[in-house]
Amino acid sequence: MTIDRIIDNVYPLPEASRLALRKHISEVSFPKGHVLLRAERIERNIYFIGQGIVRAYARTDGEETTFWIGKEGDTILSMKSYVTGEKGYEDIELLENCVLYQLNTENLHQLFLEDIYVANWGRKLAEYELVKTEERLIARQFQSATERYRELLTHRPDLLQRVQLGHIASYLGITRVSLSRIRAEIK
Amino acid sequence: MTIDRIIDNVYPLPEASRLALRKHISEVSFPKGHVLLRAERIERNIYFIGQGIVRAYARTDGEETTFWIGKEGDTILSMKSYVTGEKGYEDIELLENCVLYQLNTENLHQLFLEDIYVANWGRKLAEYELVKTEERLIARQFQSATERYRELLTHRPDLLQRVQLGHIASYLGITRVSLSRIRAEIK
DNA sequence: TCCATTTTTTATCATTTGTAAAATTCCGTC
DNA sequence: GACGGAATTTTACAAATGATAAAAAATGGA
Repeated sequence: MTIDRIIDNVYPLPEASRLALRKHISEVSFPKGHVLLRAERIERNIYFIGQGIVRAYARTDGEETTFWIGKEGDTILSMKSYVTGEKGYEDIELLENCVLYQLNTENLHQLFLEDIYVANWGRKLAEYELVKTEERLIARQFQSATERYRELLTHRPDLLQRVQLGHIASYLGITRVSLSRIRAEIK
Repeated sequence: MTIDRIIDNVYPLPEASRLALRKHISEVSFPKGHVLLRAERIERNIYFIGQGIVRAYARTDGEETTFWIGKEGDTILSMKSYVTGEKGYEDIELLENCVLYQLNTENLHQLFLEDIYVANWGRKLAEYELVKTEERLIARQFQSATERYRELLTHRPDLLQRVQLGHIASYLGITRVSLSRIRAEIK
């Protein structure tokens, strides 16, 4: 997916604003397995996924918990780093070779103060992430593990092709074993 | 909490912008038990809580699930209505007599387009809500019910004084009975 | 204060999910 | 195509949570 399309999907910008934003964006590529962000570091960039698929996970006592999976068109940002400037909780690992668009947050924040269109673009970016995050929180509260898996199966079937089940299970908030059980029952 | 303080906590505004925003805000009061928002309606206002405590809950097959509890200084908004203009999933019920500050979203969106400071204020509003929501999603994924209750006990002890346990249990994602069990064990 | 109602607790049993370990399948490399 | 390591599935058992019902306690109004 092109960077212009990704930008436009958030909030269409007039030409001048789009160019101002693009001036700070560069294309970067990393191989499968690369760890893009580390929880212990304050992250100074956000990324848009042009091609590939990635996961965000947090570590607690040796355990890895995947809590987000993103693909083409999605935005990679350590919410906490981005919003508060503090360390975030997540590592980000690339699950495929990826083409990313990198945007320095310091430059972005400067643009927020100078360009009202970019400021509103930043607002929509946060708002859409917010709705998506809230949807997942609610799904977690309302649906059983089986229902959540069924939902994934219908709404994001490509994930099952592209992401190993261990990560999917973690993302659904259950163990690999539970997921296997669910899959066995459904068949 | 005063409306000026609430506004400032999101993002400090220059005098002119603050006045422009305040022009669209009015104080309203409702009694305990009042249902402020209904899931089936598209909500055209957001509210800031000056005094009181409220809960957001969704209904599924007769069951009510409380998924948010807010108090003085918090913002009441149906994320989905606010962001996408579609119906949200939540009812909002006042758990105490409340003083609220009401802000019409249509006026607010107009200001977003006219005033860069307000646009950035709106950005920060969404960003802070995003971080809070993400924190809850992650807590849900990492912590057991007992740990989540312990956390509530240390970080938001006032909720236990002001909100009945049935709602707290629902908020924690467990049944009333489970919460009772946890409380009995901890003592 | 007393009564009716709501909320919380307790107890029991059923179900779901987790843990651990073994068996199987998958996949890349030689 | 065979080998080795990783991922997945299966199995058995344990722990956590849910459902239901009933008792106890707290609440609120007349």
